[in-house]
Amino acid sequence: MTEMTHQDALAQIKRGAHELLLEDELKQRLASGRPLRVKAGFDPTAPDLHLGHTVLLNKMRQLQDLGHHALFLIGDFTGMIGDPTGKNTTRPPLTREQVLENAQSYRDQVFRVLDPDRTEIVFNSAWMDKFSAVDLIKLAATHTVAQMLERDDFGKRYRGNQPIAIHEFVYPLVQGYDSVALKADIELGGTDQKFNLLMGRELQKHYGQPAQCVLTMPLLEGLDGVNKMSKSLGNYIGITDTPQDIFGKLMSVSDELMWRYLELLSFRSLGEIAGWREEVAQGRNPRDIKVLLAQEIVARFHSQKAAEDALAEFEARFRQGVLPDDMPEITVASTDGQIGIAQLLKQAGLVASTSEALRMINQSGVRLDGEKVSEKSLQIKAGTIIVAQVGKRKFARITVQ
RNA sequence: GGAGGGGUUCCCGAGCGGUCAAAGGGAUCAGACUGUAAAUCUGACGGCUCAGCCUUCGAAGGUUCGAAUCCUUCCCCCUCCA
Repeated sequence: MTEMTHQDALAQIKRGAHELLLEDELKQRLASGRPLRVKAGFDPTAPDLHLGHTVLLNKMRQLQDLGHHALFLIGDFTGMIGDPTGKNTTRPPLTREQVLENAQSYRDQVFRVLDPDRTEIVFNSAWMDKFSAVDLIKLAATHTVAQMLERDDFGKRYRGNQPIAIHEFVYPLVQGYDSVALKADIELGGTDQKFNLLMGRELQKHYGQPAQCVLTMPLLEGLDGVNKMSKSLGNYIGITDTPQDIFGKLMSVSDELMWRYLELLSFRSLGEIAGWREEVAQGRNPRDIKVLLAQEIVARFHSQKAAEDALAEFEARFRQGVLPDDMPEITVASTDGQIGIAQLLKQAGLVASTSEALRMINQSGVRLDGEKVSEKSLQIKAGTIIVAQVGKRKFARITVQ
């Protein structure tokens, strides 16, 4: 490769990234011409990938396309230690079977983005299970509590009188050691991972290896536009979501967040996106841009046709108020030849409880065959087939038996 | 080991013997307005056979006509001292 192409590669790698440490070191490694070992770690518990994960995966894919080797690390050992980031310190350990099952689920999903031929899936239990107590203590001895407290969330919790369990300190150490075991050239992670990624550098030096480069990617905000996208917060778009869901969720994103999504998720050139920004400033409806984004993402995870269909259905449903074509078909059982409206909605899964059903009726959020329901004691006869709707988004075609 | 402060509904956080299913904020949901956007406004926000009833305030007992509020024991967290 010529010097010029290394420059191009570097520019591509840096696109959208939050921070690259140390750039000069990466240049040198790129100049060596050999495929770099690109590490990224994933939790073994959450195999449902969402668009937030794809920010990182897209970057990995990009590196693969530049000829590098991806090490997709599943932190099954670290996963068994527990959650390092706070809330659920008492997460039940996963069994070997569950871990393997999740790993399979990762494979199924991750290769929608990554190139299988340049990906190696590894588990950190492979080397950590062989670690003795002495090894672990030696590892722990490489750092001090003060150094640990430099990590932002540890520091915050410490100052805020929040508990920090000892084993949580082990987590970054093990994650860092993974880089030693894998001889990683570069590790990718979210900006929140910076501390752990740098730990990898420190430990590699300690174990006599060249220190890996660190590339942090911005965290993608979830649908609420505030918190990072995560399954537990319910503000995510899963890459296995239906085309309709992906499309609808993207359309519901705020205008401001839309630009962020374009920046981090779209493969369109930065110039093109800047052009759209200009057009919107001149009065173009941001909705149109959002449609383009939604179509691109649906097409990426499903197909071009799915993207077109999703748009068509979206327009029919929300512009013209047409009921969706495909909605869950549900059968509920009646008693004495009829069923109360609240029970009906509950059994159909449209509401969580009968209390909620009654609330929704009070708030005129319930429709049967398009007719608003205002009578809480309404009874539906057995044999009826009816389309029930709660709010704008929940539908079911219900057969009363 | 010693001293002190805490554990309240999804989250934060009031309450400190009855009027408490529990203030206020956030999140969420519904309605209005829209571009199913955001913002804003209105309302809801434990469950049920729903104008009533049942279960909640770390856990288990107890005092009382009555407890989230008082007592006992236990579990957990934080701070300071050692």
